[in-house]
Amino acid sequence: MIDKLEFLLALAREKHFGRAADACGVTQPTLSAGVKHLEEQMGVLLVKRGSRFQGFTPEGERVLEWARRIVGDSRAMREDISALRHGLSGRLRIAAIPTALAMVAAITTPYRDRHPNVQFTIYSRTSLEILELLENLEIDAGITYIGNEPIGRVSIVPLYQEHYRLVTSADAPLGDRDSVTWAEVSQVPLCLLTPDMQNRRIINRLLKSAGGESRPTLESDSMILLFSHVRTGRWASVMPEKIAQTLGLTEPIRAIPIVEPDAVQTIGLVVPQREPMTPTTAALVAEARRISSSLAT
Amino acid sequence: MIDKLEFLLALAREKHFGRAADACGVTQPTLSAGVKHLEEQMGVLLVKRGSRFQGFTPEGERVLEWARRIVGDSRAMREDISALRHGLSGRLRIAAIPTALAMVAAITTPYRDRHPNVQFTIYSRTSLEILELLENLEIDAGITYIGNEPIGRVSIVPLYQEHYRLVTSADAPLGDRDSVTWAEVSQVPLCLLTPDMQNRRIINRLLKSAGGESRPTLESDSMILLFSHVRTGRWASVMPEKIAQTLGLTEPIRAIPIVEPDAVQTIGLVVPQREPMTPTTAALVAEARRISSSLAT
DNA sequence: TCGGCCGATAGATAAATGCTATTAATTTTG
DNA sequence: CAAAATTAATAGCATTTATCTATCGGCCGA
Repeated sequence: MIDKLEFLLALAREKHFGRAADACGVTQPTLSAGVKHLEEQMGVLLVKRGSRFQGFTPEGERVLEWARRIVGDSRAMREDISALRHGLSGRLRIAAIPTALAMVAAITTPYRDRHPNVQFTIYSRTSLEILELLENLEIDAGITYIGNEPIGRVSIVPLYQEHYRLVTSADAPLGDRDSVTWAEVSQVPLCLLTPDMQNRRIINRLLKSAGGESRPTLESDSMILLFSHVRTGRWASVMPEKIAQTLGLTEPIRAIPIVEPDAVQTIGLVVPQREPMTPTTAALVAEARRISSSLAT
Repeated sequence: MIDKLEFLLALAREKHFGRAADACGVTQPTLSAGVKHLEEQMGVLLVKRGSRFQGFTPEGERVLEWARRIVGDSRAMREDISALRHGLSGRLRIAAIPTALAMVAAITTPYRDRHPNVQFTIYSRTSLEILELLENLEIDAGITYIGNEPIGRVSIVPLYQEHYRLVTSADAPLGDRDSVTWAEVSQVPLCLLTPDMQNRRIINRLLKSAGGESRPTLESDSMILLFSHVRTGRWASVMPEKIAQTLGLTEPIRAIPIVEPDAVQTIGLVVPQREPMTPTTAALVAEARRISSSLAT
């Protein structure tokens, strides 16, 4: 029964019977039969059938929600029992927005000191992708913007505030200033994240409300790429304060506070709303709370 | 997998492999094998094995909690989907404390008007039994005292306040009064519920704190029995106001308010904490809220 | 219209589930 | 204290269920 529900989850992810079957480690006919069996049990069609996968029926969507919960709980149960016997172990899958990646080490490092048998997989994703991965039980936790876009059945721990800096060479335009305005920043050619990233959308909004426009000379979905350009001293970018600090800026590169407004975004840890949480996730939340309170001081 | 978890739940209820198997509609070896299979999956012993059932290991208790949730959700899913297609249907199992039994009709009647395809099973149970039945998924809702003894993972809707009356004949001692005190009541021979009922324990406490003692001439676990005695005019009892009203008192029987203190107990609907609830349970909660607000005016 | 992709179907096989009958270990009873 | 009864585990067998390989039929794009 639970296996069949996993089939359905895979199908929702992959939107393709063959790939979903692969993901479950079974053949396509097996997955087909599994879904059909579910449909017989429920007495309703769950999947819109054509010669292609055409999405779920309304009933299918509903079953999908229950499936997420039931499958999630059944995995949580296994982990819970395993933790009772062997202490915390297993793999913690986390996805973070690129601008928060540098902060991840601040959580994982003390976590591993406490629980050395837990392994990590960290993905760099957009904030929307993170919520989708959480929904589909593909990650255990996300680190993303909170308080802006509406989010689903999740628990949230605020981590830190994101303040913005113009990162540029001291001899470049504006490079000698102690602070700059968003209006001034909008006049400078920038390296920015691609527009599918929420960070970019936030910066766009700030530039626009300052009467400017975002015409980035260079876009990328990788903070490392942006940073490496900035370090040459020949490019400028807008980055969160924390990541600029963490990556380490050296002369003649400066990180200049941007004001009017001194925009703030809150970044937080997001985990599935489940009571009780899996032991590894609960420990992650505990770690996040520690960080949060230590940064608040 | 889910079936095996149901085996475990049955075992927790029956504390006996054979009876648990019966309850699941399988033979004892099948249930034994099922539990063993679970233990292999989890890599832990779940049940303390002797030649008798000796309870669960700590890990077993933990699995049991998860099992309650997973099995509950899987049933809720089925009902949810069925309700999408056929409207509300099925059977709603409710247990109520005896003193609240008369109130049940106030919920079931408007409920049936709205959802004629739902059938009811109503049990009369003690407040403790009700909580246990809820835990074990043997009922969908309880009507019991709230706010006194601690209760587990449940949602609560207050229904009404229980005020106490001395129910007695007009020509019996105290029968001519407009109100009596608990101290006075303690001097009268009474018909009361048996001491396993919380109502009786509450009354005992009230009598005791008024310096009296409860020496009931007659005890029963059935309100009907108490009521039929009182109606003869030869017996007295202490009953909640609501039930005395509902059952209908005729001359020369009177229901006299008991004061010092004017003790109050809150009765409420109690359902498993599950998000979303099963459709039939959600409708019951809605009905309870209507009652609650109509009585509050 | 043809080739390729996708999901359903058929048939064979492996795995699981569940039953009856029996055994082993206790506990109860006479 | 021995016989009977109770309880859960085990063995062996039958049935059902799950899964695989191979193949078919529909649909889309070239």
